[in-house]
Amino acid sequence: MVLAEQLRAAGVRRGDLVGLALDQMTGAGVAAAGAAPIGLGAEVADVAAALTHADADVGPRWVTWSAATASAALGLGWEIPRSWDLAAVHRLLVGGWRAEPQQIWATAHGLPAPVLAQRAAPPDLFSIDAADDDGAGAGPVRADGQLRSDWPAGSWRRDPASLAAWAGCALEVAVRQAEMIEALPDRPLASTVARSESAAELLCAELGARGLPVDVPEAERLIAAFVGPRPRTEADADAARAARDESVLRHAPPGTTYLLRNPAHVKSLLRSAGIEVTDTRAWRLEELRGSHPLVDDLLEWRKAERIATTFGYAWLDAHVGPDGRLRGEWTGSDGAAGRMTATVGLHTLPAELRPAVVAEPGHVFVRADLGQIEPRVLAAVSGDRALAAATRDDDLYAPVARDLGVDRATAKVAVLGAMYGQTTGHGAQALRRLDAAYPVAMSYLREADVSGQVGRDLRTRGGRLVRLGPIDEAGLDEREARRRAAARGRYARNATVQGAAAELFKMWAAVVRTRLAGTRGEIVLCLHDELLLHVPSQAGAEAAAMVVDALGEAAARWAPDRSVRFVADVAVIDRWSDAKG
DNA sequence: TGCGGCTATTG
DNA sequence: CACAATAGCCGCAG
Repeated sequence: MVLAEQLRAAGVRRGDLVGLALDQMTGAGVAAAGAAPIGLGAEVADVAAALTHADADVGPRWVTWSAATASAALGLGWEIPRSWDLAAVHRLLVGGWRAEPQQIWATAHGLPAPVLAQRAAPPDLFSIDAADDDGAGAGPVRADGQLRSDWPAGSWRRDPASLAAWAGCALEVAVRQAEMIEALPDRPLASTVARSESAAELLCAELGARGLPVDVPEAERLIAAFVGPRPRTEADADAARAARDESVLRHAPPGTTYLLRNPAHVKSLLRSAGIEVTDTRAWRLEELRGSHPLVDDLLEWRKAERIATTFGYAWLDAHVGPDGRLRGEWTGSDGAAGRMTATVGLHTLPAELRPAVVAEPGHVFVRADLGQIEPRVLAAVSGDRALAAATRDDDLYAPVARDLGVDRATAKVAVLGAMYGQTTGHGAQALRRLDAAYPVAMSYLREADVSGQVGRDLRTRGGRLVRLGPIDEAGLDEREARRRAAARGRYARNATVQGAAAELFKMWAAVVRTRLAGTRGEIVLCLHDELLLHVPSQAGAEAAAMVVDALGEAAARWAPDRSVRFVADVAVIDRWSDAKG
């Protein structure tokens, strides 16, 4: 194959960075250091085959602009094995969420942040930024060194030569990013994290494409138990809704009208039954359960209404394909601490509906979740030897309870309270004992808290920038300014732990993903501290052992001093709900 | 039509 | 009801 030979001729070795730009319709562009950019178009009969072969033969680390490149590759029938994702690394370096090529380029080149046009639609020939029209030629880079704002979206620039130029830009940025990552003071893990964050982007593209297996008839049965059978007509749906409402409204005084979807009305309705509440949240009403049938019926109505509006038949129809796969969009790192997010309720599926997530015939799920990940991560990032010692126990809270001289439940609340920034209530007493038992961990959290309060940016252990400034408290009274400072403090305190946990989780997921490559097993869900794998039945036990081993590998990479132990619960199951939650 | 408030679900 | 997220409905401002 031509491409593989060209890469070899350019001296590309396994793991070297090679720029990649893809367009499903028109071809691909590839750029390697020391070689002229290579455009793969009409002359290459099968672009996917050429890339697949080049990958197997040479095995570079493909530089992608974003997860969209991975999606395009999947569209061509090729799963990128490893990448350097410019958007993911950019987010690591400078925090936040937006990572357009123009911003990525400017950051990597030390240029001022470009003013990004707010575009509702992709650019066309008539919406070119005036600054782009500078006579610097047709390439991607403007005379002022910035990237042109209309690259590469315009369809007139998806020819192989333009894609090759685009791949060349990607390679150049990746080299600069790698230097910046390497130069981060006191963050030796950042290069490793950059690669696992890149892998997470690949995984996001794959999760979006493959979806989560759902037993649709079972899902319909579960939904029906809450809101009745699938309505056949609009009138049917209205009648079912009215019937649901009536189950609550029958408790209202005759001649009154209350709208159940308006909290103020619900409060009035409760008052009409002699019940005074400051708000109508379920946890508050739960305390009043049994005191009046209205409360019980209202709580049941809320549950059904939630299913009807968010996880009902419309949801099923919109997001579950004819192949029984539930598909949403995945993001590799959110704006705050860098956790993965997913749309269409993949992360908030109510426990009652989880029995509908069923492995396909001949397959099983391997469900694995990290145990007590946040306190273990706190022990690692802070370097607290006493807390690290507690991680040797399968149940970290047992030794912590002994260290604090309290019961397990109190110990757990205290530790979580410290990580979330709770300063009042039941945990306050135990918090003082935490200070005495784990001074290093507690001062780590306190320092993060102070950073948040004064608006000083932080980096997680893996190097992700958590942006905390600038603070705008114009027009705030002192009370409100203090309240916001405290909120920033709690946010910062938590971000250092949650963000580090997200890094470890993604590293684990990346190792698992690599080990599954070439097998018929696949990751189908990531849920902050939990992985769900879908594998052929006969491979279940092997995959279960593999995820445990993969955790060992990820932990050794992320926390190389080995002082902290990480544990995972693993089960081979047919339904997501089969394992304990 | 966009946005903040309220509510629900999850880790 | 601490920390984070997505998502839906309501009322209100523009």
